Amino acid sequence: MDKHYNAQETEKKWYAHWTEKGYFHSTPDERKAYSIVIPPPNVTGILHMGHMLNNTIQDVLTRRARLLGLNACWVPGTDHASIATEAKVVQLLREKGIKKSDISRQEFLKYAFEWKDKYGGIILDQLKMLGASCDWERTRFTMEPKLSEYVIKVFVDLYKKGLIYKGLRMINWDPEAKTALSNEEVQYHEEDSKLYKVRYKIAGTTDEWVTIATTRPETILGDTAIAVNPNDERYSGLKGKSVIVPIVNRTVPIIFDSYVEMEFGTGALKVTPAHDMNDNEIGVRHKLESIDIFNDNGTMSELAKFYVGMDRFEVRKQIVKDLKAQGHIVAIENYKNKVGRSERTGAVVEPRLKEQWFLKMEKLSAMALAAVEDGDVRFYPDHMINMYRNWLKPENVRDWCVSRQLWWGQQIPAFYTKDGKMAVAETVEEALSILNKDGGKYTAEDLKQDEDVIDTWFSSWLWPIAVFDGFENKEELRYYYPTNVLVTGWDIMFFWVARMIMAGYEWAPELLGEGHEAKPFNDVYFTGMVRDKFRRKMSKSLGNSPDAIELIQKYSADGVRFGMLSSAAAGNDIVFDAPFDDKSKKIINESKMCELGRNFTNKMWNALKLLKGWNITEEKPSAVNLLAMKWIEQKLNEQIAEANAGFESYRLSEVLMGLRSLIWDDFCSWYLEIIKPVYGQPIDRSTLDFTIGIFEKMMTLLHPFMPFITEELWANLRARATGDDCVVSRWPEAGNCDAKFLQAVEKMKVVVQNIRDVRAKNQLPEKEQLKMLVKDSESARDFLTEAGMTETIVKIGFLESLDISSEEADATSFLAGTEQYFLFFEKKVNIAEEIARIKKELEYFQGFVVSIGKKLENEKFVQNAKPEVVDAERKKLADSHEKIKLLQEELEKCLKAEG
RNA sequence: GGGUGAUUAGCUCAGCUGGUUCAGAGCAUCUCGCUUACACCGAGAGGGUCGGGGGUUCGAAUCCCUCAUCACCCACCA
Repeated sequence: MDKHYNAQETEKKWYAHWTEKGYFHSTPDERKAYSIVIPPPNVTGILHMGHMLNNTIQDVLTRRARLLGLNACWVPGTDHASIATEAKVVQLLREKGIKKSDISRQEFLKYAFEWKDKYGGIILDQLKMLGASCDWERTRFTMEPKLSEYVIKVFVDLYKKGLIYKGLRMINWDPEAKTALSNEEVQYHEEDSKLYKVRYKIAGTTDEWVTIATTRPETILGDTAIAVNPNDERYSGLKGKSVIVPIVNRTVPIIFDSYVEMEFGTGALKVTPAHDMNDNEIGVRHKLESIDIFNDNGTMSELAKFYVGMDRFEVRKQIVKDLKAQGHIVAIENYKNKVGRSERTGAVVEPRLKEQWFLKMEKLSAMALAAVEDGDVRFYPDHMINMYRNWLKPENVRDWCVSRQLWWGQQIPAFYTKDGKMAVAETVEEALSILNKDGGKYTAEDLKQDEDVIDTWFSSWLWPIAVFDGFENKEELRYYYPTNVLVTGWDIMFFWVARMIMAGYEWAPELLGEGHEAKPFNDVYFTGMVRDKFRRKMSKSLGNSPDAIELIQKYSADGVRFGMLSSAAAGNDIVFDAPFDDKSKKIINESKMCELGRNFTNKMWNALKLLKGWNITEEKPSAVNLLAMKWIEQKLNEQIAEANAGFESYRLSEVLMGLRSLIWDDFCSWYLEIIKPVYGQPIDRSTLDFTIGIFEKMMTLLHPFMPFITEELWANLRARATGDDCVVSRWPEAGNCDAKFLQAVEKMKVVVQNIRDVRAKNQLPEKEQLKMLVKDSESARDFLTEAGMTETIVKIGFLESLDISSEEADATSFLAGTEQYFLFFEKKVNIAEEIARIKKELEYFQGFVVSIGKKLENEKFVQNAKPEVVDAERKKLADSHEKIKLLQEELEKCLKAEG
């Protein structure tokens, strides 16, 4: 066997094996289902740290479910991500010299699908490298024909229910992608800008002015009023007057609205109803005209009359010059304000009035809120409910703008006639039958379908139903739905989590009938964000995620999984520790997190190597081995119970660290050292077999976290029949453990550690055999009569002998519990140092005795505390007195020796 | 303005229902060791009055209040 574990080859080998065996494929059967649907990554995506964390967690849960004997089904897939993908395809076409505007919708979609077929699967292949045990036969895509069909079906259904409507509303416009965005797709960040104070002449005067403050002087062209607060005495004289808008020379009224804050700026506000959410509301209240001064691409429109065709940011510069020239600029101040940008393109979002399709959210969001409030759907960590509640409060819910002015997506199933009639229907035929209901004679040629597509999230919210083809296959849906858990980042709680809950409650009851759960999942596990060294969230837009594949190649998938999980408590952000180059994504320095995982695989590999190297004898196991076996089995049991409890509450990192400690510390450092035969000697068969059994169980326990190394070791532990693989092994049952026995072993460790410490301090070779005595006492006899105990200490402490002695010995001593031990060797140690050490220890125990004494003298403590706590304190006190006595004796001896 | 979370060893973080398996892990540091599983290692050591201040309690890192600092979310921002 190689000295180092070869992860690269091994991981490839086992993934192929698992796939070939079909272990990840699930079909409904008599077992209980355990299902998870993947949060579908964008087809444009490549694997980043967030995906790795999120999918590793899903894999851990899925693999454990499989080991528990459940019918585990993890459904993978990708999201068509309209804006992101369309932007990418447009860019690629541009590089080929093709403009989107020059080709037809069909041609564009052809290019887009070609692109998707070529690159859309990359991220899924990367998930395989990570070890994801998805049922790849079930891979879905949100824009595949079936899923698109469901989207249309649902759209029409909601329209018929009166929840979808078309309306002229203020929406967020992305001038780069030339599409509407939902509120959630706009991200606000503070940016440096300027606050311009501009004076407008009062109509009918020669030199009377009103000064307003604005950050967007270019929108002056669309002003249709000036507003002041009705309580503002400075402006009370302006009632009924008008002002003249500079540049355009339009006369607009001065209106009074309490929305205006007197303290801000000059207390006077220019009103541009077409280009500001709040101005629009004021405009509605005061019946103001709204003038759309922008084109779709962010240049000035004909209606602006001036600067037509110029870009809005150019206009901003130019208009300030012109205003200055005409004497309208009163002041320009530096100012920080929040600017909304498109999540996908980064373009500054322009609020505009546009005709769009909307979904009424009142009823849906109320259902979604109740589901979580009532504990029907549980959140981990549970405080996430606060964020959720805040979002879904009725006063915070706005209708969802579901139309997008793009081609990549499901086209809105609305059909228009030339004479202005409209029908919403799943097919042209259906549309015609609606339109011709009253004797009309429209034919397919008369109809024109709405140009817009439906928001991507409108397909993702059906995901948990759609991937099981729930709209037509009730059996699958009944078996797998609701899914057990959703694992996702909290950043898409509103985009996606809330909406899936809405969709679940809206359609699952219709599809499954009463008596079946409506919720799409029982639990939601929110992962934290993965942050870089500077605490920035790792994201596509920042481009600050290291190359995931490079990480896997460097540390192995198991190593990376370990690294991610070991520091990821539910909901907590994790800081990725390896610095890497922002541009190349190459890792500059080591990731300690992942290194720890890689080292762990190597440790286990070598443990196996040790077992493999032993010769076997048919002799009976020694007392030492019997004790060790009894102990490791109980430690294993203890850990199984803890792992089970940890999984129950999604404390995955704790489970993993517990297993690591069991394997590395208990199994390798203690157990194997105890049973290890002296060089050249064989091991007895029953101990070896037992050890292999324990190793096997540990591999099953660790398998969900580190699937590859565990499978490899599993295969090498003993000869296997086909199909006897770790991935489909059985999760072990937790047996009993004897607390008193475990404590005795802990004491044994303390004794051994003391022996080692004495050796280290006296520069004694580790294996030089020493004589040791223990002072006779009831507890010493009790401790050492445990079968095999004395022999074990002798063996791993490298002692010549260990005997109970009724007499004080003149030798180096230490305490373990209340027993005093004496080690015999030629002393080189400095007596003064020894005295200092003893004094320090004495001081500690004396202080300890005082504090416990106080506690026990306190009647309230004795009365109120649980009896076992009080007993424990008494025991502590007695032990401490005993220790003090022993230490004092030792001290005296030293002092005497010193002379 | 409303809300959430964090603050524990030099660093990154665990610590669930208050009480010796409660002051922990890993890394880093120091000392010793290339001992025939493993230097991707082993043995040992040092290091924290658990952000400050109050309170509840017999008992608080853990519960309550308050202050401070940091992060984030929502709303507002002319």
